[in-house]
Amino acid sequence: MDGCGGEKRALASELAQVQAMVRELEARMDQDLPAAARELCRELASSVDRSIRIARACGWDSPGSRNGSPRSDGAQHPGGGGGGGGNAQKGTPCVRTQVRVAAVQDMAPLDDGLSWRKYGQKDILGAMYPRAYFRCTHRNSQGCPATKHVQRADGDPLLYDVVYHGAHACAQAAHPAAEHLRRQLQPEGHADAEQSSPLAPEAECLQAGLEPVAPYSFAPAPGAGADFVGYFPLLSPTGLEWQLRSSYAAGGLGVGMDYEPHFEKFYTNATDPFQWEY
DNA sequence: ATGATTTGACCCCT
DNA sequence: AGGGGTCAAATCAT
Repeated sequence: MDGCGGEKRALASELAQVQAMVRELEARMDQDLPAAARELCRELASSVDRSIRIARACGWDSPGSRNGSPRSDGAQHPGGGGGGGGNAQKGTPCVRTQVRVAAVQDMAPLDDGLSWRKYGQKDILGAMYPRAYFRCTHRNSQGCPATKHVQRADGDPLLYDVVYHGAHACAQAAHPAAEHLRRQLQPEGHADAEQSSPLAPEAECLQAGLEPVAPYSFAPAPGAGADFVGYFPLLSPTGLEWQLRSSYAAGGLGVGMDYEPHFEKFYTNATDPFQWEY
């Protein structure tokens, strides 16, 4: 491809290190060693950071380089595909996020804290797993246009592609997750126009993904204190909030997020619930 | 009884 | 014509 042989080796090395650290992290969580796990998370963050820099040094993250996507066959960009009855999709912004979640029983893998109602599922050509379609529960009652598509990644059942369309216009819009998402959907400098035009044009689709890499952080749980245990809202760089319920205790959580290369993105570092060092 | 999920059919776009 | 997204009736769960 290019003359980045050295970088490739360095990247491979870093990623191998990340993989080893993730395994170690799982072990520490199994052993209920939160302090050790946290320390490992910091190391993970550094390693992921180095990986990103290496990748960028080779220009692998340029928005134009769409090839080489490990899974781009599975979920494609809305607006590009068919979208028959889904004319509502037209002109709606989207944020695409891949969420890696270890198999945690009794926990919806992509519980983002908002309530969704599944309205369809479809086998996607070339994809190993079907794509599920969700719309906001309050679509009928409050006319909320928000939808999301969730698809399990080929070859890695723990990795999900999540594509959000539209911002919540329902009561949930006040929810932090919806709030953050909506902000991401706002074209820069047009925040004021939001009231008259809540939905950004499709051209802004990748907006969130093109913003500078930002670290994850854990937000204080709503009503912090009382129900904090087992509730870990994770604020992603895209502003999406994932509630990781009961996951630490279960020891089965592998939190990770990544983006397709053309989203110019990041990995996360994961689990310091209080502060993120970058 | 009510709300959520499943699933086949339909529509629209490429 | 094929593929993706949505609709809506049937079914399931609470």
